[in-house]
Amino acid sequence: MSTKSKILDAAEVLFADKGFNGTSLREITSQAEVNLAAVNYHFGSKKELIKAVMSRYMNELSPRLESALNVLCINEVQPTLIDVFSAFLEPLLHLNSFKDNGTSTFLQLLGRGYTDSQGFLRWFLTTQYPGVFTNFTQAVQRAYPELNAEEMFWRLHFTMGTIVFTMSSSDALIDIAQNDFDRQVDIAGVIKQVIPYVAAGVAAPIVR
Amino acid sequence: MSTKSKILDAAEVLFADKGFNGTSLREITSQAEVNLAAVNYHFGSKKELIKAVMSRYMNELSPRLESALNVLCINEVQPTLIDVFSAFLEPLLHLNSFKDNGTSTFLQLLGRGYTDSQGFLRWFLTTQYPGVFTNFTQAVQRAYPELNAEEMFWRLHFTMGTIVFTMSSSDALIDIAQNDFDRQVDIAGVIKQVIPYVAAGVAAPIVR
DNA sequence: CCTTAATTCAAACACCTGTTTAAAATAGCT
DNA sequence: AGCTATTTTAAACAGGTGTTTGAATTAAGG
Repeated sequence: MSTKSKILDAAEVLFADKGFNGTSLREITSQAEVNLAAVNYHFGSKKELIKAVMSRYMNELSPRLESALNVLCINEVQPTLIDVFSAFLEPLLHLNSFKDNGTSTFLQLLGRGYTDSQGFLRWFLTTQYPGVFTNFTQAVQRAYPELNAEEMFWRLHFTMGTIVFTMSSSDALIDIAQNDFDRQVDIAGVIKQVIPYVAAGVAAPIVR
Repeated sequence: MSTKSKILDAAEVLFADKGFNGTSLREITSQAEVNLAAVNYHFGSKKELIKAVMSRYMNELSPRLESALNVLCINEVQPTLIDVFSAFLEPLLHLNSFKDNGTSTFLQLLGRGYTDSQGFLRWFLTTQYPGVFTNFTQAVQRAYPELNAEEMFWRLHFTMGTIVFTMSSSDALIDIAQNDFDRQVDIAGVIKQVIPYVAAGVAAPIVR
């Protein structure tokens, strides 16, 4: 296994767990069992390492996501919001076969990226993977045409918040749920719970 | 104005803006125009300072919030979810008269606290201010009795995520919205938009 | 006014941060 | 084999971190 991969593997779980600011290069390199200088040699800087970690997931996710949303728009002239959000399920869960706990890790990273480092990751994602966003808003537009651009803007950000935030603390929440309700829960179960919630939220009656 | 207050005032806006990990004591003390050692003299440690910043807001918010939810449960035998979430509006907006941009700052701090520092703030809030949580779940229970404990658990955390996450990046989002839609938006406007969203989310049909 | 307590201050503490360097080791290629 | 380019390594770098210290200053009370 290459040094580059070892670093990425160690970095992604530490970043997901403790945030980008909260994780030092020394933690990463000792976890990965490589030399400290290897990060700067292979990636140039910590910031570039963060981008590389996110890119590895986005490159796996974004084509599947775009195509799932495309299929939806072709097959259904007016998909329901449940359809739209359900289209995320397969691509997201596929990350689990790409990597152990991949779905959970990726969503945690996404959550970190939105709050850590003053939103530079939001900039990175929207500029590097604009297709995902336009496809998504198009699908929602089709499902709920009465929503104007501004209302959609807010509701999509509320949705983003729900997903990302829940998932960024999903490990802790799953622990609590398993103790309190004595029931096996996994990330797929949580996603299936959240779909009706966000679908109903986006579909809420318009207040003007 | 006391040194203690000057520190708290400077700390809260820096914490809200850059996170707890992302803000150094030297930034705080130079912004507050006090000596570096004053933080450890007056608060003991950085961690205690964080608690003090949060406590100042929680002590202002929590009695108003508890009473608003109590009033709701007394007056209405079965409040709507809109009623329940609307009960948050006045107490939250009151923070604006307690402090400039108080509402926004507090919600940003809440968002930081949930993701920074591995959830120690969640522990702090749930153990120090349990009344808010029990009152809230009681009100939701009344409004939507069909929801069982586990479903409620998840939907309340989704709601928490929506609110906290949106608000923690509300400044950036408000900026975008003002540019894109050429419309004046403030924190109260965002809260009014988010209420129907979360109410509909919690009220979503149950999937079993 | 003098003494005692509370506060402020500059300086240093020990440690951690991301990054760079130059030598050593390894790999690939003819 | 020998030469070259790539990679790994230990060490140092310059600067930032939270915290502590002990002397200087200010405030309070008799």
